[in-house]
Amino acid sequence: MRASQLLIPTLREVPADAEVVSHQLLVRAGFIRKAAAGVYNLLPLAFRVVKKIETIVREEMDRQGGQELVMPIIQPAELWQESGRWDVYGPELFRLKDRHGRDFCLGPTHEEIITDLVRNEVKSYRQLPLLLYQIQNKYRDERRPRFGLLRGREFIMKDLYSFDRDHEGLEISYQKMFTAYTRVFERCGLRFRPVEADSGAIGGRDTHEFIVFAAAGESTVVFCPHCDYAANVERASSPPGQVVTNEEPAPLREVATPGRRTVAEVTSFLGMDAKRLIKTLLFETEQGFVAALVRGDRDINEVKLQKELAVLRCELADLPAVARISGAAPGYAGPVGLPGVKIAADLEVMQMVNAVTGANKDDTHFLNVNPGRDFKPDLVADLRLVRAGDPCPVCARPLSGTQGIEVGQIFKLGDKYSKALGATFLDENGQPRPMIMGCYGIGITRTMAAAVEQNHDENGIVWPLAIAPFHVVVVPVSDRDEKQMTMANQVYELLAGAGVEVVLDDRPERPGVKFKDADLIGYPLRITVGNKAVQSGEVEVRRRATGETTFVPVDNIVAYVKKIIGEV
RNA sequence: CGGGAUGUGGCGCAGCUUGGCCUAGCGCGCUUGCCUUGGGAGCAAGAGGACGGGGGUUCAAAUCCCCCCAUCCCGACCA
Repeated sequence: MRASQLLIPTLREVPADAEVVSHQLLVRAGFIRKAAAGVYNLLPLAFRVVKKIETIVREEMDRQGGQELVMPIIQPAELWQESGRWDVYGPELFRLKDRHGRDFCLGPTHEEIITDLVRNEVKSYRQLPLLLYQIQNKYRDERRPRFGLLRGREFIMKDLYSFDRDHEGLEISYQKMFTAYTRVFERCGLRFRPVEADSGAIGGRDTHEFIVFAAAGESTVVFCPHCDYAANVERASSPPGQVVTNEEPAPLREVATPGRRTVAEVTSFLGMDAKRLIKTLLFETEQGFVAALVRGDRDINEVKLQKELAVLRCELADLPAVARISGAAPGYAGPVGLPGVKIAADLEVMQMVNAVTGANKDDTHFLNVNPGRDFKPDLVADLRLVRAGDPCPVCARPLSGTQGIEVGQIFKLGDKYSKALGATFLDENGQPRPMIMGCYGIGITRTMAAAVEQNHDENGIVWPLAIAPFHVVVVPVSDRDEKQMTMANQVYELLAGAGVEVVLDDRPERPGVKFKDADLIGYPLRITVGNKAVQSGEVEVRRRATGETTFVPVDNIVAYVKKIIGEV
């Protein structure tokens, strides 16, 4: 390919509306252009990267026995109503009507469609297990699309669904996908880690996320440097620490805390540690208000709380509601004598002795509050958000924390959808049984962005070899120098003829421009043909990642390049 | 959804406070020519926008007012 004929619109300046590095660089380097918020054109370079990632994904899915198909993007509402998600999915579902007024949606995921397909076509245990997948656009009307390709409203995703006879079969399918995903991201050249995760809206039980490490990531994970444990903080369990006090419970009493509302204000006013305070947070659920209690220095994990309460909705109550329920200004709510609300306490809270809480009275707190004596929780559970430094739930050593980008997730769905949609098969005894399902997604475009997020420097993108749009760019220093152009052409033809993905930068630009663009675009190898090369017969090969340069005779260039890109 | 900000040629911006020297300016990019060629050169001549959209105020609006749209950021309450 000749650069003079390629659509690679590089920009010298950072686009004003791009915040994160991957977004900025992908726009600047001519890979993507925005069509609307969260909706992008993938230009030729980006499409090449996408195809490479897709190829890796296809190979690994197929290796595990996956069969590729294509399902509709436009999906009828009836299936979603049948699964119950038409109402549950919420505003993220792009909804539309046809000319007859019938409801449809743009598929954010395909459990309904595939379950419908399989229930109609698969009837016998002999046809199971089945692994079906597709790679196509997905649509989610995100409340806030941002970060370029990292959180778009239209994006490319691979989704695979497994159908098994039983949970043992599902376990095998799940492990296959775990292996496949690990191989996919390894082959993409990314630094990542599978972590235990929460199953969120899709439902189901066991699930892992594949997290690419990157500072801009929206996911916070903790992992143990000593054992294999790794989890999304939303999921990570947090065993209570050991009781450190042998204090005797003292009598409950009130203390005036005028104007002190926050944990910091109250504890500093009383001259004590936040660990002695019980923080009371009111949540509103479809089953009424709930007071959630954690130690003053902890945070509530709303995902855990929602799960433990077994509610669909769980939001922090607004301030007027807090005032109404506690009968005091916000900041003075406490579990003691709090009428009419359910109380959910974190495990750690139950170990506290002579704690401080709000007294449900303006400017007043209680001292010497003792859980069990002064109030009785309706629910005691692990409710707190894990932090780096907390003990590993497996080996008890301190956990490390990091940010990352979720590029894949695998779920065990069980019979959630097969039951809702009646996807059953006949077993050996002729008995109908629900298929046991799993679903497994990889964000293709997000993986591309994550790769940039993880692999760049101040000059531009540094593509991992496996997913680079091209392997090599050949840069003649002067397009007016006939000898250089001849030699550059020769090198280009040699490489192209040998199947190397190579671009000849034949644009009539000054060398600086071509070098800058080469760095920005992130070609793994740059071959420079200047006067030195013409005279010595050796061209300069420079590695984008390291800046390391080698002089290679033209006769050897194909072998040399092929060795680097690993195709020999 | 709430809050904030922005919207001026392909990109980045200035002009708006104190309407009229703006039938709009600068840098980059683009076109043509000359010149230059190892890290985004230089000179010259050009093309390209009626200022997000609509409505108002005014003798006069990119500048003031109203509505709408779009984009970006922050937040969604840790009491």
